[in-house]
Amino acid sequence: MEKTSVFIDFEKSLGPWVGRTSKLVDQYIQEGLDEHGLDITKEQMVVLKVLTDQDGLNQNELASLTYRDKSSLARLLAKMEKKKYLYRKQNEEDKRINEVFLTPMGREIFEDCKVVIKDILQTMEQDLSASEIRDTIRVLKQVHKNFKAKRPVNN
Amino acid sequence: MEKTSVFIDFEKSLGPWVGRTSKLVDQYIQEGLDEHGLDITKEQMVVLKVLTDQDGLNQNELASLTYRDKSSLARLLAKMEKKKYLYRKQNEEDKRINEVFLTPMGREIFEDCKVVIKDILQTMEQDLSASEIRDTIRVLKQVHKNFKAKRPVNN
DNA sequence: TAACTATGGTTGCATATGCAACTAATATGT
DNA sequence: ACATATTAGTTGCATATGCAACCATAGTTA
Repeated sequence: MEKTSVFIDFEKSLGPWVGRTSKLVDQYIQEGLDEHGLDITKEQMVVLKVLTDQDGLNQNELASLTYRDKSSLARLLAKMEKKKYLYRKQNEEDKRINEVFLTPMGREIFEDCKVVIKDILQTMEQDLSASEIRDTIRVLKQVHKNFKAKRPVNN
Repeated sequence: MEKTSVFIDFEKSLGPWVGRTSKLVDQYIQEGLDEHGLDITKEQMVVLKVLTDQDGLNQNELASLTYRDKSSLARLLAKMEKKKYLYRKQNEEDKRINEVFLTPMGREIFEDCKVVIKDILQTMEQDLSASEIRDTIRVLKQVHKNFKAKRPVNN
């Protein structure tokens, strides 16, 4: 009875490369935000982004749209509310629900963030053709589909 | 004097898609590890992976290879050392340096992890051709190059 | 040799995260 | 209507993370 070692060529797999790239992007984004004196984290910025597209979402919707647990989202919101980037308003008909809205200050800082992000996204896509970018995004979307097909994740 | 809103089409940018995909992969990996009763996190697993390739690295090297701050790595190692997956050995010539080695138990659990990971990587790459995967990895490598070209990050 | 400097690692602090258990409010079923 | 189930959100707990300040050791220079 002998154990056979499982072989995986990580360097030719999508998973590791996607993970590494994501970490790298996150690092540069945070660095950019800090350098521009923006008192915000990359995670908080994503919440502002989603709210910019659709104000008044509830916490579960926001959690789902930002790919995080509802408890994690709740704590993000608490910090952002303290910084006056947004506020929570209890729904009248269903008192369980909090609807989340941007403040003018939230909109303003997100505009500032966009300048930083635009620069980073452009840096990132240097020397890549429009079709390479399109194809890569198409592959990543397929990955999403593959996972969702197998089993939907909790949040 | 009017402010012009910066336009970014996030849905057609690499950054957001890489980030989302990475989060999704991480979630499924952790779920897989838990379901197989493996007492390990995805982050700890990556450390085991790097040590499997090259045992005896020091903490700074490990931090760099796993894309994290040396302080974060130090705390990961502390937890893994407590679980007897690895041990730190002070270098004789230069007492500042800790060399990190896998234990037999560390090697063993990593073998178990590989079964889980292989399955997830395969799920992830379903309905994608070898060339699509190759091309995508090539694009991601180019992204790394673009960032490094602009400015080397701290760690 | 003594005084700086650089390097490897650790610690304090603040943030972010998921899971499980919980509360409050609403919906459902008998 | 009353008991049960479901849903939205919060909280405790454990993990992971980066930055800055720190310590100990080693290297460099005067």
